[in-house]
Amino acid sequence: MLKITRKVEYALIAVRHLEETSEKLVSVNEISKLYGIPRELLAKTMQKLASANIVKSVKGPHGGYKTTTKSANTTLNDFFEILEGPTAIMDCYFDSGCDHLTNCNIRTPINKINNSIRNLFDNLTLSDIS
Amino acid sequence: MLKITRKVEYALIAVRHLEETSEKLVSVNEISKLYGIPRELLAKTMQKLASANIVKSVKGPHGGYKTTTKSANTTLNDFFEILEGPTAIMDCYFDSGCDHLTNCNIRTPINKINNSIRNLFDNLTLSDIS
DNA sequence: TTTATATACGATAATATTAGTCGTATTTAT
DNA sequence: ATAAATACGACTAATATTATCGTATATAAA
Repeated sequence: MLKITRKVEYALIAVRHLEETSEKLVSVNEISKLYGIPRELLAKTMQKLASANIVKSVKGPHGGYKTTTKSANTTLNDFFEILEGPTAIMDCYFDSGCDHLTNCNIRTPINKINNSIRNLFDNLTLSDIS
Repeated sequence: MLKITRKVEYALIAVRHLEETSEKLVSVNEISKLYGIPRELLAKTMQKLASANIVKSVKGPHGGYKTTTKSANTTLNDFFEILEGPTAIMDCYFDSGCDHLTNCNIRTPINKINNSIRNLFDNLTLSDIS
């Protein structure tokens, strides 16, 4: 429980690699081989980051990805939510229905835990954890 | 991702219920019916909490569980770890091997994120989130 | 203008994790 | 004795995650 997914793991690896290689374009192929990451999965992940302008994509031969001005300043919460949707320790935090029969006696605890985590991730950027 | 499990959810519900009913013994049967929780699963969960003295168990007819002096002061981290094992956003935080081929370039970020979360949960008790 | 290389994206299959069930033993109040 | 409760391990089912596949599109370079 409370695990991050491979998608997020791979995205972190890739963004950090791009930060190290600065302005050079690096292809998914290159990164996947270097770190032993499934290519297609990394590709999709990068596409999501690109559509959120966390990285910049260039198509065609010698294309690939590079960092943008946003990259380092992205908060962990944004980074996670781009890849995995809303940060929530339970689905009911965002979804409508509550499963519990008579009443839910953990709404307050769940909200407090969730707010703490969101607050934590809202105040940490990618550069903070480097 | 970053979800808590049903076990933890059910445990929270149960402990909060016990806190509300104070010193009275409440059976698993009662709680599972009241909140619509699978009985056997809740039973196992309570057994773990009991063996960690978060709650006290009493066998036999009219038996059940009640809170202990530790209950409210338990940190979220202890509570989670009793039920789910070490708090870690990635298995490699505790396990030995690293999957990545040449090198792992996210060890520092993973450690920083993980330490932040553990620090958060170490400083929140069950009573804090009530 | 053809070819090779790269991103873009949706569908599907494989795997792992979580959730739930079942059976049996043990304790204890009545 | 009996019934009600916890204790605990093995097993099955459901769900979520991870990985793969196929196809389209863009573009640099021969």
